Order: sequence, then C-alpha cells, then structure tokens
Amino acid sequence: MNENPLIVEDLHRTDIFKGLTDAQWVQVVRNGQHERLQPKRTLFLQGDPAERFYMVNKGRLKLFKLSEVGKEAIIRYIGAGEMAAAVAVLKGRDYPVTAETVEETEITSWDKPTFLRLLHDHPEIAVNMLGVVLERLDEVQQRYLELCSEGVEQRIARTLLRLMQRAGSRRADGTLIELPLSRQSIADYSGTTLYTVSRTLSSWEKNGWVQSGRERVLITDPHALVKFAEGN
Amino acid sequence: MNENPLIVEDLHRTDIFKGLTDAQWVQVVRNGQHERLQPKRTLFLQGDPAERFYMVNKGRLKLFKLSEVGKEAIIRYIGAGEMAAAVAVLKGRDYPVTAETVEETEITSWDKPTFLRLLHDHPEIAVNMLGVVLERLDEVQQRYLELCSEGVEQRIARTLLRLMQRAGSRRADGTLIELPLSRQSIADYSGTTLYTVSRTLSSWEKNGWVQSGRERVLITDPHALVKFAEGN
DNA sequence: CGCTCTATTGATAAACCTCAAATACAGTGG
DNA sequence: CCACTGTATTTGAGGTTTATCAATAGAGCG
Repeated sequence: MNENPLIVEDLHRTDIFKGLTDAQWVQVVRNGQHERLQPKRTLFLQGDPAERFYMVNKGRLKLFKLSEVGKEAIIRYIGAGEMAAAVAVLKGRDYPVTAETVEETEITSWDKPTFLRLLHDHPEIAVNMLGVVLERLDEVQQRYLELCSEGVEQRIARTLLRLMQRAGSRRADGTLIELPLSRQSIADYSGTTLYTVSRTLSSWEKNGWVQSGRERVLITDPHALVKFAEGN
Repeated sequence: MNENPLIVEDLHRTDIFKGLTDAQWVQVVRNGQHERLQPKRTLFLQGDPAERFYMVNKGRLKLFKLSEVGKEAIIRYIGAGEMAAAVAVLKGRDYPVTAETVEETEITSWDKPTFLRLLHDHPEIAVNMLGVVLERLDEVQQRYLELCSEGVEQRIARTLLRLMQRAGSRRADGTLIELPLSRQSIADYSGTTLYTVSRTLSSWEKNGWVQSGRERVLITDPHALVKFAEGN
C-alpha cells in the first residue's frame, strides 16, 4: 500500500508539504504508514500518550474534546490533506483531543522520531504547518467569541454554514452537507443541546431555509441563513 | 534605543528566537523597532490591515476580540517574550484581534517583509513559533470546551487561576494578580457579565478564598479555587 | 415486523442576564 | 485635608433564554 501512486498524488497537493520536490515527497511518503479505517473508528483518544502524527488522505475525521461530565465539544472536522496531533508530537504531550472517523477514511501517519526528522530535514514543512495552525487558531478564537456573544440559534446557523463550506455538495434543491450529521453532532459543534437544535431546524424548515432528516441536512436558502447568522 | 543591551538580553531568552547565535540575534534585533507604550494604548485594531509583527519585551498586552454588538472576549494576556499578530503577518490578513497595553509596556516590532526575510534566513524561528502557536491553540480549545460544558462560577474560578499563574506574585497573605483587573475584564475573560463576577467574588470573599478590591484580586486560598474549578 | 437509534415536541425549571439604583473608591484640584 | 467627580462595584428584582426531563414518533436494518 505504501507505493500507491494515487495516494502520493493526492497528498502532494496539501498545504503542509507544498514546496517539496517530487523526490523529497516520495521520500516523505515512504516514511509514513498508510491505513484505511471504517466509520466511527477512534484514531486516538484525548489523554493518551502521543504516538504518531496523522494526515488525512481521504474521508474525514471528527476532532473533539470531552469534558469531565461527558459533554462533547467538537473542535473541527478535518478532511483530505489536513493534519492532526501536531501539538502532541511536537510538544511531547498527550493527545489533547479525540479523533474519530465519520466515514471511511484513509490516513497516513508518521511516528514521532520520524516526523521530527522530516521536520528537521525540510524546514519549509514547519513554515507550512505554522500557516495552517495559525489559521486554525484564528478560527477557534472566532468561534470562542461567537460562543461568548451570540445566541444559540445564531451559532447553529454559523455551524451549518461552516459545515456547508467544508463538506457541502451542490444539488438542484440546495447544498447538502455530506456527513452523517446528527442533531447531537450539530449541538456539540454549536455548544448547545440536541433538543434546541431540533426545535431550531424544525422552525427553519417551516421557513424554507433547510430540509433535514435523520443525520442529514440540506441547506436550501444559504443566503437567509447568512443574514440570520449576522444578526437578523 | 536600538542598542540597549538590556533589551537584547531580555529578548534572547524568548521561546521564539531560541537557537540563534548571539551574532544572529543582534542582527535580528537591529532589524526591529523598539517602543515604550503607556497603559491603555491600542497597538493594533481588529480589522485593520496588518502592518507589523510584534513581540513584548516588558509589560503586558491584552488581546481581545469585539463582537458586532460590542461585547468583548479576551483571548489572552501576553507578557515578556511573547508574540502577537503572527497570523496577520504570515497569512496576509487583517489583524484578527485588538491588542491593548494594560500597563507600561515595551515592545519590539518588525515590518512584514523584514520579518518574512528573518523567517526565511532562520528556519528555526518557524519551528519555535510553531511550538508556541500549537500551545496557544491547545489552550483556546480547552477554554472553548469549558465555555461549552461548565457553569459560570466554574469558569470564573479557572480564569482567576489562569491569571494567577501568568501574572501572580506571592505575598504573605496569598497570591496577587498583578494586573489592573476589573470585574468587567474578568467577565470578558470568562464569558459572562460583570454583575455575575461581582456576585461570585463577593461570595468567595465570604468563604475566605479571595480578597478583592477595585481592579485588584488577591487569591488567598488557591487550593479551594482549584477544587471548585474541577467540579465542586 | 420488531428492534434500536434518532428526532420531535411539550412542560418545567434552572441558570444567568439585564436593568436600576445605591455605594465605594481613587484621583484631582482647591 | 477635604470636597468633588468620574469610575468601579455591589446588590436586588425581574425576565429571558435555554437546558432538562419525559413521552412519542419516525427511520433504517436485519
């Protein structure tokens, strides 16, 4: 599986490894380990010692944190070309989040010493990673502000718009979020409960803004949602 | 002011520039611009185009975001050796936060092309910055979780403990947070209102956990606060 | 067709915010 | 040293938002 040329090609377009020559790139991939995972598989668990650095090749991971009392906060969904577990590997910590596949997912991973060596041999990787991490920081800070200052329904609107942007596919009747997306997941992403999400979606369905079903959301009027998210 | 050896020495101990030789370091500092700012001075404003990359040499900056409706969310306080505006400079964006001094503060700053050149000439800076940013990301994610899953009083306790760790100085009667710290600021850091903070501090004062006054908090029983923060 | 997981909806309660008014505190200038 | 002024803080009352609990309905799967 290591020699699969399709994988190499896909990965080469990622932000993290851009700037490497083809030869360097092949070398990097040879050092990694490739795996295909079924949906709902846990990749690593918050609190476990960090063993590997991960990159998604295909599919999608859910990164979330669990509180003491069992409440889940979804940090982000990551897709092809995105990385996970950087802080753990680089700062020698336990994994600060849990990673779980939401669909069939192909990943590449490197063990700690290997990845550190790659980073040392190819300093541009660090610069690339810095850019990615800075953007993530910015996004989390933005969501932190929203959580502080906005009402629940507004946050749910923003959640749907974010997921639409990251995992939406255009249809005749709107944009479908291509993830198995329960009310509970939307709640965990928005900082609320599944009940409130359910009520809100019901109401929006009456307005003709969305159409939703079991683990499925179709956004039929994104413009209305945007207007709502930006304060009615 | 550029040649002030004290400044050079202070900066040399920072995470960001560690690993540079003395000669390289002097070169880096020569490229920067040094300033001393009075309290409550705005350094840059959320939404402004990014002009410079900043590092605190002495004193402290408050980084916060403002919502549409004027609510303030404090992202962090940064002190000596810490940086600000990285995402803006590296990703060519507007400043995503506002930075304001909370006391008399000395800063060093570099304009965009200069800093990018430094980064190119000294790849270890990128690795160092990556480590710093990853830790910040981790912290914001943790606070995001807390905001989702914990009650207000618990979050206020965590806020005081964080500020104590970052800006506390030991006294005979406890640990004083050495910042002009209003109820409003504590609220902006905890994601609540000044009224709730006031009531909470009053109650803790009765318990003998803290002593507080105008823009001033002294923590007399940190252990009790920790126990409370971790769920009563 | 029955089992399990997800979603809906109503009723209730709790947590927390908002508003208002009073009080305390730190400077400042006489 | 004291009155004065502008903030910061305290505290109460009341209201809103949103969580919680309970019960029912629907969807997908074997």
